[in-house]
Amino acid sequence: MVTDHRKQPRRRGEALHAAIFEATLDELAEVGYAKLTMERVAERARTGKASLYRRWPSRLELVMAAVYSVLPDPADVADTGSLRGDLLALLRHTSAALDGAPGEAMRGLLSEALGDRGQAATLRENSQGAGRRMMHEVVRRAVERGEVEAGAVTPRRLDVGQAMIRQHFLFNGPPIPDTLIVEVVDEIIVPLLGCPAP
Amino acid sequence: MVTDHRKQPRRRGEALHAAIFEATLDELAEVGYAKLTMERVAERARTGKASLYRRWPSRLELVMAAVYSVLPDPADVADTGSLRGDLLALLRHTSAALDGAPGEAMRGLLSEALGDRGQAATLRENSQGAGRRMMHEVVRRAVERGEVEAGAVTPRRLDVGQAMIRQHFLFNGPPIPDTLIVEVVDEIIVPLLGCPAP
Amino acid sequence: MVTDHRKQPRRRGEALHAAIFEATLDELAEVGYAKLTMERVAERARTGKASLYRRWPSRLELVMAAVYSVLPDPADVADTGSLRGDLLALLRHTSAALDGAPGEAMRGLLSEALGDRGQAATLRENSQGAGRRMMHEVVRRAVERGEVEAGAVTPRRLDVGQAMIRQHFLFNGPPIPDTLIVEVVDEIIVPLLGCPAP
Amino acid sequence: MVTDHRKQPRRRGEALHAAIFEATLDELAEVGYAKLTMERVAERARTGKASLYRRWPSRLELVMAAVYSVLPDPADVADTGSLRGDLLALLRHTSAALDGAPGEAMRGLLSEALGDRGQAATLRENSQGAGRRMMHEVVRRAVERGEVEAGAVTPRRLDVGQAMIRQHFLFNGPPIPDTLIVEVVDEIIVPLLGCPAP
DNA sequence: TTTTAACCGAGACGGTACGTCCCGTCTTGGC
DNA sequence: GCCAAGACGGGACGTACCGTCTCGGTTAAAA
Repeated sequence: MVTDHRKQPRRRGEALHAAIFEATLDELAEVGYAKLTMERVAERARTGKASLYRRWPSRLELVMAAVYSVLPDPADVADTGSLRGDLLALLRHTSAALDGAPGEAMRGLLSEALGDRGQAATLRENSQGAGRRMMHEVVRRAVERGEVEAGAVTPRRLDVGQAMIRQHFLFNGPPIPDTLIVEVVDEIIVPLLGCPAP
Repeated sequence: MVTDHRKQPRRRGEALHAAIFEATLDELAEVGYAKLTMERVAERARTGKASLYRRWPSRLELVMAAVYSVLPDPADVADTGSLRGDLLALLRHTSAALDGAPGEAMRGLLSEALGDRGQAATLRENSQGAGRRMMHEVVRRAVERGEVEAGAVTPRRLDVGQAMIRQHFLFNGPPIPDTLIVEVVDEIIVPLLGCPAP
Repeated sequence: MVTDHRKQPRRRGEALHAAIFEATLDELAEVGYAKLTMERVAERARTGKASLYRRWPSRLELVMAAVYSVLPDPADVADTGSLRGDLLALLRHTSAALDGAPGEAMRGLLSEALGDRGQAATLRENSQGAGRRMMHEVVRRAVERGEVEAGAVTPRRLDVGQAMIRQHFLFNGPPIPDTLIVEVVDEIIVPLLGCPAP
Repeated sequence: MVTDHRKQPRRRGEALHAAIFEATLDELAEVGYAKLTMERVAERARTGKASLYRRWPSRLELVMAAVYSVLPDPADVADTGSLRGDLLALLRHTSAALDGAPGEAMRGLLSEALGDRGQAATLRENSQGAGRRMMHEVVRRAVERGEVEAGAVTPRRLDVGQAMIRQHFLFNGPPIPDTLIVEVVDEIIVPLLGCPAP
């Protein structure tokens, strides 16, 4: 319950931090990044703007921090025993991660983050990092299993799946249809890893 | 008396339209989409805000129209005589198109356009349409030439190249390194079109 | 009927003139001078702004002209046979004249007309002229009748009645209560004209 | 960073209030009520429009408040020892009050204030209130002194002087000639108070 | 336990841009 | 030619937020 204005014990540190993140993510979900304002986040978190600026110097960084705090754990990549199964699991994980605050934020942050080299790097890491590492792991296991030849693996090829998913999300919005994921795996990634790179 | 004292006859219709587009694209190049304001565009085009709003109901639509007006003509896709040559030409064309106002706009528009179903469709068409059609044509020719078997062609596979290029642009900004293009062609598209889809 | 937009024979000269005055007076009555705009008058008269500006250089002059055209004829001052009767008739005439477009206009014009010496004079003439002349005539007759001694008449004394009525109208708006008129006549004008000026 | 770089500590409350009134009165004096804009008042007071609207919901109320703050104190009415002397002093006081911001404002406010019953009442009180109270006091003293018989005093008669002065001011602008004041006293008020009301 | 300093909420502040209305001028067709 | 219609360059409106600042009150740690 958020609308109760009677005196409650004043929040500090962790509790306030969490309340602000919650308000930020709620706003993100309701109005999107473009229309998210510090004013409304503060009001929603029942705090003052100063408490936001004391912690994050800009909307961009507040949103990045809030989203980061809620990013699904890359966790151990599900090992389904087959390359195809692992790939489907992985892309579905990516798809799920995008479908919510993180996706909405990524969309909006793209144009603002570029201005700051460091922010851009953080955004990249949050958006692409886990996916890349997971893909690397999945393919490593497939090579170990003998499903894939090491010569077929290149960095670019590891990126193709995520690129297709993210691309679709950015231009079409959520949700990502599962048929897309299946097609990407069956028509693109699996065949690619089946033939040697030049 | 409040009005302007300029000498040149007042601009109307086409001439004004063009001046506004020019101002919009200049602003886009200088400050980016996020910081582009109607106020400054009007000032830069030496007109009033009303003349902007009379034509486009929002910043989003003004920018889309301005960018659309300057999109490089997909035109005839260079026919280099080989699939690989055509693909390189095509992706370099896409890369060049992104490296300027259209790219800067696409980045910023992504988060705002999604709110309006129609705007999103327009953005997709402007951003992906030409690329897809060109890719379709290039591959059609390769099939005719016998370089590629018709069974290897699927809609998803035609999208892979553009997805990789756009992806890199969005997260890393311009310019797109040519090595990326070459790798995408040699490690991904050509091999993919060399093996049948399932 | 004003709302019919179907083709009617185009108005010119007199007819257009009259239509504009009508629109002006209607606007004056509905929204008052402060909120009367050339734009709305033109629309209401189903003409273009240029046709207004071709005839009157400003809102002030349009309104003055429109009001002037409708000012009640000072006419011959009713001769009731007694000073008191004449005075009551005269002030009621003034009161009636104020209660409508002329009054509403006078109110608003006061602050704008001062800027232009000529306009101010016109406003004074339209607002006070007829009243003064009528008062002069009424008192002249009373002197002739022997009701009033010539020595009791001065320009200031002739203005008192109108000043009281106009004053009340300006600060309290219409309508002017008849008791006010009666009191002004009985407590002020008649006694004043009954004692000699110093 | 967008904010101001001024050195002096930001003004608040009283200080800002006063600065805004000063700016308002200066604008009133320079361009008049009709051309006074919130934009220029804010600029002149070196603040933002929001700080004006936070305090007064409209130009009308800002101007009324500013003028009210500077109205000469009705204070104790000068006691010159004679009715005539008191009346001259009083009307000269009124005349002086009109000849500045209060007069300029009154002129412009007349047409706008009528729309709001409350504003109209405030305007009346500010414009006529003090004058009426002072006149009441002056006449009370004259009655005490035996200069005037109580039966000669009526509310209307107490208003005549102010009405004549204000009338002249509204239609002719400042300054009010002293001969007018003298005539009003000698030809109108003094004689009136010398004969009984009916 | 009391003091005290940091932190909190609230919101005023100087400022930018918004999208709208109207200004007074100018241009275009049509009658 | 004059008319209607309305585009044009521009000024001001009243609103929403920006990022900074100031103001009391808590409230947790230091004394």
